[in-house]
Amino acid sequence: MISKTCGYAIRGVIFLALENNINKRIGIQEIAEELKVPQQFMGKILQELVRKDILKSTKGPHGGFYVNDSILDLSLIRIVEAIDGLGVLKKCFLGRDECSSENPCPMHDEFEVGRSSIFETFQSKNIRYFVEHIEDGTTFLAT
Amino acid sequence: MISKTCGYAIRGVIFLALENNINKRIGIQEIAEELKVPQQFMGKILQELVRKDILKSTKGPHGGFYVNDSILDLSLIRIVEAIDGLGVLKKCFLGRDECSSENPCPMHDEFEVGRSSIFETFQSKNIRYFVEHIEDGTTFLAT
DNA sequence: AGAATAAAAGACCCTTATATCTTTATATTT
DNA sequence: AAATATAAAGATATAAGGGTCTTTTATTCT
Repeated sequence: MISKTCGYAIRGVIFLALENNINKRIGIQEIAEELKVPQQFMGKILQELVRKDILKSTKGPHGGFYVNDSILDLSLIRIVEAIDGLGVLKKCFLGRDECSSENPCPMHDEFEVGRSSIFETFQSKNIRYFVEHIEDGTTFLAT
Repeated sequence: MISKTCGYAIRGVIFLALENNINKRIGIQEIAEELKVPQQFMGKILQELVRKDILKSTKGPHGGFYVNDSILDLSLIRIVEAIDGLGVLKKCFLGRDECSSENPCPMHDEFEVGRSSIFETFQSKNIRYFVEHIEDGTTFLAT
């Protein structure tokens, strides 16, 4: 389904949204330690999100990554789009190049239910939704 | 989700089941041409399925791969298990090592619907089901 | 201005997935 | 027995994903 890279990206964005404070920048070291992910690799991923205008960053002392309130309204699908591209959610399970409802593989229709449920979740759920669940203590970002 | 290799494996098994005839062996060249997949690579994959007792093969002139009628009752999940392992269907979308309903990531419950729908399809659908749909002309293995 | 700090950028490396090539073993046909 | 056809097996090649290291650039602090 989505790449590990993209999973890290989503976790990074949610983490920054949790700490959201326009005056606070969070260094890559802290982010990586909290999320238990490789620091340099996470840096690369967050840099890409900055280029895609999903995050902000500043260099120098007290620099780091940050977001503004609008991040809470961001749909998860935007992050998937930025990192993996939307194709990742549409690929044929059997590896056929052309696979669609007009020219379906044997599994196409069967898997359409699950696939579209997953797509719908990426599309309809925003960062706010996940932030609230983490603040509850019912779900977890790290480990 | 499942690997391209596993998709090829499923297509190979369905193809052989379509041509199922205890006296007929089908060479890897024909299989690869019909399915439009790389011949040598498909050979490797089918060899693995022979080792896992899902297919049969014989060498020599008029040799090739074949199946017997029991293949029709085989659940797709057995092929996924043989090639990718079942873990592939259970991996955390966000890349957490430990992710379960007791220790869920923010997306865990949301995606459970789609994930279990897909798992259920792999589990409940057998080769016969797909063979019948292809014989209908409603679904396609090649391209 | 100079030193310190932190992200940005680029080069590089390791692993896995995907794919090909070559050789060997086995079965069939003549 | 020899020739032939075919899968099996092993070595190798290529590409992508995941990850690290080093240098550069921008910012802040003294």
